[in-house]
Amino acid sequence: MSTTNPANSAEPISKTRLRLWLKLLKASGEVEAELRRRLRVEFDTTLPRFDVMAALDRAPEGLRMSEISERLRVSNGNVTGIVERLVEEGLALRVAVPDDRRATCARLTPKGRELFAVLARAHEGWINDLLGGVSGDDLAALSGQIDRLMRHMGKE
Amino acid sequence: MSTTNPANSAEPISKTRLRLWLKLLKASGEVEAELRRRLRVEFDTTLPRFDVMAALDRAPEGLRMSEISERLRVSNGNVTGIVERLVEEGLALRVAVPDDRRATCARLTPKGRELFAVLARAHEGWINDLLGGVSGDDLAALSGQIDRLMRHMGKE
DNA sequence: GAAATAAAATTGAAGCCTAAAATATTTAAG
DNA sequence: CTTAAATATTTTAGGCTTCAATTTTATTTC
Repeated sequence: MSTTNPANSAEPISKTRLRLWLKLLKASGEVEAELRRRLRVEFDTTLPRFDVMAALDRAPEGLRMSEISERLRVSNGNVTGIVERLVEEGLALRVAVPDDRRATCARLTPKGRELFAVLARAHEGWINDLLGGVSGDDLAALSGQIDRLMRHMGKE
Repeated sequence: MSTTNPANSAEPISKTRLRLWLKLLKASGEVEAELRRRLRVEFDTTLPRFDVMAALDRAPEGLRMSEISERLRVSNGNVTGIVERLVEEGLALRVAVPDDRRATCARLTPKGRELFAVLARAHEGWINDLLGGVSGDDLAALSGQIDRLMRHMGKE
């Protein structure tokens, strides 16, 4: 039965895939937009800043700029700017790397660490709200299907 | 059984929801990034331009700027710039609205319409590649779960 | 009809994002 | 040792995005 096309037997499966993709895109876009909005109005910050802080929070000794951009899958030049603004706000600082004068490490300040703890708690709560009605069974099923999708895409 | 938590019975369901969200975000981000990349290298264009062209293609008589921004759910000022660039490239043009001199309509030029036909065909093919391994059954299941998710979020 | 209000669109400021070029430093080849 | 290649990062140019302010035109109210 894996070749059936329940949505509409007259329609090519490529159209069904396209529609699924548009739906998936819309769903994740809605959640993301809501997160951005709440970060902005409740904490006057942004999702990219939050993401960088999350990465730094997991590495108490700090991360090189290129490690941040790898983990977040954004460009190097992008990270430069975001860290710059975090530093201006007193949430992060740059540390020289002893053995390699080309590199710089970014790490959270105590203030940054405190703020991130608050943000992370709020963030988890928001997600829980937004996905709130989804049961454990549905979560598992959805998760498994996304895994399969990613495997088919050759990503992990 | 809709209250079980198959991922890890010791973990609060909010963590499971958070992980699902991060996974969903990653999946849609990967697909989107790949689409952007292909639009850029194969057609020297961008996803926002594609999205605006798609909206205009469905409205042969053209759309007001604010109609575009509503349909695409982006800001008014954003649309101004994207349409501006489409006009510069000869893909769209601005038309005055007879009864309301505040408004302007944007519509595709014949060149824009031709290009969009090519882009749309390529786009559908890319999605079909990227989601290629997903069977019809899985598509339907995933689609239904996203519907439920959206309903719980109060969006449609 | 004049003044206030509302609506359509643009502009401006700020941030995010990328690819490509430039800088600085390190490592490898000879 | 000197030069060439590689690496880490920043800078630059251009586009996307939002919100808030502004401009222009319509509508409402008196």
